[in-house]
Amino acid sequence: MKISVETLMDIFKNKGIRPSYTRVRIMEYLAANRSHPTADEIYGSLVGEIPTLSKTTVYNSMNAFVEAGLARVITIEDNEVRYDADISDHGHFKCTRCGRIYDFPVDVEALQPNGLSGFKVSQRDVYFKGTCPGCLDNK
Amino acid sequence: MKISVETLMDIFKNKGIRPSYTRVRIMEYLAANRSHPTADEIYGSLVGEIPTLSKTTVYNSMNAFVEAGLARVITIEDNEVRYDADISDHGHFKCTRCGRIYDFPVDVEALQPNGLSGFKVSQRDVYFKGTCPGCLDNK
DNA sequence: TAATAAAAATGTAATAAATACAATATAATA
DNA sequence: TATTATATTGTATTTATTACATTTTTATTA
Repeated sequence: MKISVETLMDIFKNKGIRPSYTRVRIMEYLAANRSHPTADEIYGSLVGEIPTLSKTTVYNSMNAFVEAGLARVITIEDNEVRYDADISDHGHFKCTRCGRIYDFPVDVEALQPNGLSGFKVSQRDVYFKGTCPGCLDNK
Repeated sequence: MKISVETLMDIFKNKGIRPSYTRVRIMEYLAANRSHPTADEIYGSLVGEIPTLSKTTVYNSMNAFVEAGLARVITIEDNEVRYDADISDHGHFKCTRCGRIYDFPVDVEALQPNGLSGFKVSQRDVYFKGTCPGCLDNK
């Protein structure tokens, strides 16, 4: 999904986020690349085009996006935080062989555990792990 | 659930894990304290009774347990890895107010996403976040 | 358009979790 | 008991993330 810069500026303004050049570029990248990148990967992918980019800015921007509900954090792996611009209801599968993370549709809302009556649930994450079809083929 | 040392020794042997004193104590602690502790918390709770304990040993032991299927890793929060001796099918809820992690029953196996045909799924985690009843009361 | 104020970006330093690794200690085996 | 294999320890290292002061950019006002 390619998102236009104009739309992005409007989205940012609606959320009270200043649409600075850097932020627009980071969000653009995240919306176009659905590989669930880490902050380090975002930095590495953009620093070629934005030579003054700093890693702290990537962290700052991502925190702002997450807080505004424009992106979500994926903590499927214990040593790396990943980001996803797709905030719709879906699960994440990580292939432990190739490391790729796949989205999959899952009705998380349908999970209404009776053990949580009286709890206010505001975020739901479903993480699966295993081996993806490609890695199952070429062992 | 209090587990006897004898049972623990047998479980370890069956899994090919040497039942060293330290490992037994760590596993005992994890089985008795269902607070989903971090490696640091395990260390802090046991170093008083086992003065020679090192944090590296906690990490080593926990890795061995997880690999043997005796414990599971909880990555519900992005800055801390927690451990759970309860490997039965259940979800985890983290209260963002008090930080406590609650278990809740959820039929994770029932989640059979059709988007994952051809994938070999070996691990399923369901993480919810929000506010627990206690924190909802005293705001 | 120029001046000003507010917020963002930058870079360095600090923090903290986890791992690597060599030396020592413990457990299992002969 | 002696030997071998494995576990533990402690220090050093790595790496992700945050803190913070400075500089730059953006938005606002004159």
